[in-house]
Amino acid sequence: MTGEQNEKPGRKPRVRDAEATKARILEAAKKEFAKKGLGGARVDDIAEKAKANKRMIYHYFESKEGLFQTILEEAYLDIRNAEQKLHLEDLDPRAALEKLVRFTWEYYLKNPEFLTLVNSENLHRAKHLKKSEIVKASSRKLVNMVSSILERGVKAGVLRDGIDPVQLNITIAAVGYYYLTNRFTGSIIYERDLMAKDALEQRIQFNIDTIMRIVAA
Amino acid sequence: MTGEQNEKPGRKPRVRDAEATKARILEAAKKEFAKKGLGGARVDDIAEKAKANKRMIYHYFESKEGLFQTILEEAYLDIRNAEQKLHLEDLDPRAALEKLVRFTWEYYLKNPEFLTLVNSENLHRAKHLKKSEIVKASSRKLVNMVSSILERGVKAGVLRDGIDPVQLNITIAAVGYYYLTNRFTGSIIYERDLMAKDALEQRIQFNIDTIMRIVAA
DNA sequence: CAGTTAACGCACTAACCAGTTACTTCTTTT
DNA sequence: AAAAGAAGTAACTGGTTAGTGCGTTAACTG
Repeated sequence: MTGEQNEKPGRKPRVRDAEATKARILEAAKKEFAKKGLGGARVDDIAEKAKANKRMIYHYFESKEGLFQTILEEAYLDIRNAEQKLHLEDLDPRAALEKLVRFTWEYYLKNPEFLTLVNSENLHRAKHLKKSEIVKASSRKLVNMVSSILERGVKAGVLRDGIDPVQLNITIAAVGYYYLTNRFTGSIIYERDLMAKDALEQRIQFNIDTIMRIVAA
Repeated sequence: MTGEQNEKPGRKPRVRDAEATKARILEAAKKEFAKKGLGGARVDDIAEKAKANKRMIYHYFESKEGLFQTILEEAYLDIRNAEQKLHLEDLDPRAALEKLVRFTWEYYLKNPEFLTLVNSENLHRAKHLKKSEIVKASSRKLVNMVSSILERGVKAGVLRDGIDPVQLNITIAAVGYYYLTNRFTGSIIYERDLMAKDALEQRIQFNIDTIMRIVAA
């Protein structure tokens, strides 16, 4: 009566764990949406891979689209958060930009789901992302960061003036994103394995060089 | 046999016209696949919009995937063919590259289906494109063209040496492709209408500038 | 013009799929 | 210890979807 049901105090052998189940669903759904897209993913498959009952998905996320929206928002917040952790404001302007180019490339490389999720969201004309104010806010921070790097660089005379930070941001993403999201068709079109170790190294060098040439004073 | 069956020579009032039906199916399917992706497109919808019977799709293209493969191949051949018609070999190296950057941008802008079809194909790990030898051959021509432009430019002293034509090609595509395929999420993230007339003009200028800086001697 | 071929269409099916109903089991609260 | 509520499950539903069987009709051939 006083607690002798549980012989090992301090341990919680909970069979039921809402947070853990939720996390398993999110993880499984991210992989599934990334692999098949929003339309191609199957709720039953997600439930199975999450080792959760399908009913739980509807319990926690209301609908398939609700689940997708949650995952998409988390994905954006994750990359924006990782960018903030680079502390680019502490580096000199040129080094800061190089670090951002390298980070963006490596993030896409390590998190290819991000690319597919964004593609899927654009196929749906960004209807889910539209609703997210927090993603907008965290993106604004990134643009401001690049903006201030450019300003510092111009003042120090190491970067040229008149560059639109949004265009630069888009281009930094573009040169990595395109290469990686189209790695399958690209490997056929260009008749070389774009994902081979030396091909990847060659590409990141080319991208850093490209961005540096854009901003050079 | 003498031609008197048809009172109006040069006109074919055929009720049954295999070629026309096939063409209508292809056109409708391209739009549908572009809008919904391979997984999201519905064969019934394609048939309806093509004003053809669903049975005809299976008669001409065997399966939904067979239809997709035909459309994808046609799409690639169309852009590769249009590129050849630019006759870049007749222009001086710098003008040739600028023309290619501008063409690529405008092609994507006028044929947004191309972007979505390629995205969809990459979601399926290029399994359909793999089978197409003719697409490989026509892509090779493009790389060779850029390669020879670079060579001419180096000889003339107007372009720098040591640029990998494949990396350049990829980058020319990337700076336009990324901007346009992600126009929906991009317009939210960057809090501006990326498809506004002046935004588009600003972007193509930025892209030309970017490519010119990459190749500058 | 009879016979053959190819274009076309109706109506069906077997599988699939997002979402739900109705229920059981576990945990916490009082 | 009993009530309350949350976590979890299985089986089902109504609608959808890729793909087909089979019959019909138009166009071409000899």
